[in-house]
Amino acid sequence: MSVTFNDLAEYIFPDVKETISDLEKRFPKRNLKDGALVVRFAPSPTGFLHLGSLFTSLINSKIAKDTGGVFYVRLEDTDTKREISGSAKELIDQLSYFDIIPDEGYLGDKEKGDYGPYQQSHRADIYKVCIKELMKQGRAYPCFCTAKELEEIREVQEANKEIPGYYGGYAVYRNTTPEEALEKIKAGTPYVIRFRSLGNHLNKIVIHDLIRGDIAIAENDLDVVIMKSDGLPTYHFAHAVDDHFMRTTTVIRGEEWIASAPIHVDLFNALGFPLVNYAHLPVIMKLDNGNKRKLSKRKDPEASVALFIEKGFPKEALEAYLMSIANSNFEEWTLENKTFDISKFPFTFEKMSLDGVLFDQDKLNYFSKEIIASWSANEVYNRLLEWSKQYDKVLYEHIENTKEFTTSILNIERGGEKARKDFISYSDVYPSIKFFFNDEYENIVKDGYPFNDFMEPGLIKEVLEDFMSSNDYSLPNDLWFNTVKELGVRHKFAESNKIFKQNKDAYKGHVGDVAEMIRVAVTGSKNSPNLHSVLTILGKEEVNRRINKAIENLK
RNA sequence: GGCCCCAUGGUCAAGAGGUUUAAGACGAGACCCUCUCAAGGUCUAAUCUCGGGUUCGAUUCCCGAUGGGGUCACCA
Repeated sequence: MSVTFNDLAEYIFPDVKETISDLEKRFPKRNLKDGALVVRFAPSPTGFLHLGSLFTSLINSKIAKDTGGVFYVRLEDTDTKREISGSAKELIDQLSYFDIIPDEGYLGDKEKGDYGPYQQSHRADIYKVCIKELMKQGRAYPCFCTAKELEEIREVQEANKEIPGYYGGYAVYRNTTPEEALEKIKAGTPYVIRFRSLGNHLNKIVIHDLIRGDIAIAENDLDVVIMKSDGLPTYHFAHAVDDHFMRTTTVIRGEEWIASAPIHVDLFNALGFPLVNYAHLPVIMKLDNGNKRKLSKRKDPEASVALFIEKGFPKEALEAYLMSIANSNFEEWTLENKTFDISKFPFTFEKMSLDGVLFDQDKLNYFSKEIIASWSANEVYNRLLEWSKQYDKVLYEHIENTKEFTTSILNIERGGEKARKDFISYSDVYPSIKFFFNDEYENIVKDGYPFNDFMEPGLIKEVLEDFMSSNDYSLPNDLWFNTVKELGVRHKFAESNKIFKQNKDAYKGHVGDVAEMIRVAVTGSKNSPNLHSVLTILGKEEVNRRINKAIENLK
């Protein structure tokens, strides 16, 4: 009695009783309103979340929200060798940092939704149902090739300048009888299960892409591995099965998947599943020795999203930057609508760029600067507190219990048309405001003050002493500055740079020099935010203490 | 190398046959403003890869070349 594929399938999967049509019932079609898209982000837990993944998940999440659909996360953890423990949870945490909260799916410590499990490693039974059925139809078969044999086949193909891969005459176990296969399996020979493709490489198929339009590409004829020797499915197979039974409508993924799309089409067809819609996103690239290349998880740690968070880029800045890559009209939209809120932006696939984009740090900086400047001092304080708690202990200790003081500092020149825009990230804040804190001030000036060498110490002392005894900075900024001019004039300084330039010999300097003396004494630096604000916040007592210290240092 | 995708300034890009002496933003430079640094204002430089077609006319359509990118695993 000869062995059939049916027997082989029963032998390999004795416990599998379900059929594909059972699964169809188990995972019924979703009840969604017209136009609602079901999309997913399907990361593999092999390392940190990088910019490209964030980009993809942002677009997916955005589309689901905009269409009233579903955005879910599926963990593609079928590569046990490359898996990094803990990275899956981290991925979810980082996504939530960007307010990308899945409607369902794998959520780090739990799952949510009716189409699970959402971890591929927990879906073995589902894949096996499909494989068993494929095998019964003769569309799947065991392959006993070793890595070495596969290597040899490839070498021959390369030498003959043929297309590499397991297909046609090179598919050595394609025509093995079920009987022989069964014998080998019984003998304990390791094997994988391959898909039997009926495709012809010479035929072209057309794949419709929501972003690119029709893509004509050679039909698949590869007998790809669908189940690895460890019993887990490969990406291609899991993609077809999962996206079908999770009722995904639209697969939005990176451009690097276009090349394998024919395999997916082949698989969907063989399984009798209607094809999902595809949208292939452009990849984010970087310049490497003058060459552009795809941002790589392994080679480019600087593309790690965690690093951007650590450096203190607001989530809104990353989101805005990524959206400007997705739809370049986003930037003009922000200008018109005076908001960087991507949730209000009308994103479309049509506006999507087709070419890979170079990562542009300057542009990210720009968004970040604008966004931080648009916040209230209170908002900045809260963000700073949250960020510093984890990434900058020194800052945290200084601001934790000084909310009012710190907020007043952060409020200097904030708001209005000419708002101060000097913070690219949270990490820029402290260096520019630390002098306000007494211990930091002491530290800054312990090696001296950066007074200009061409100013005589005696003169500086004279001016500063006069300032202390005469100045009243309870006046409004403009009037106050007039008193600084008067102070300068008393000591032979020109009241403006313009006047000084007209006759330099008549003056010892100009009012800018006077202001600088005060600034250097009080802040320990030649640069600072608005002097009047600084003095007001510090208060007369502290200002005078600092000035006296500076004078002391001049001797 | 085969196959696929792409092709406007340094970067992101408007443009969808004549209305373009080719928008805008970031970046760069200059000037103005100014008590410093930022910010703000004004201005400048900088682009249609190259050949063939089609057309009265091509940045725009077609073909080819060139260039860039992607992909060719028991990785996703």
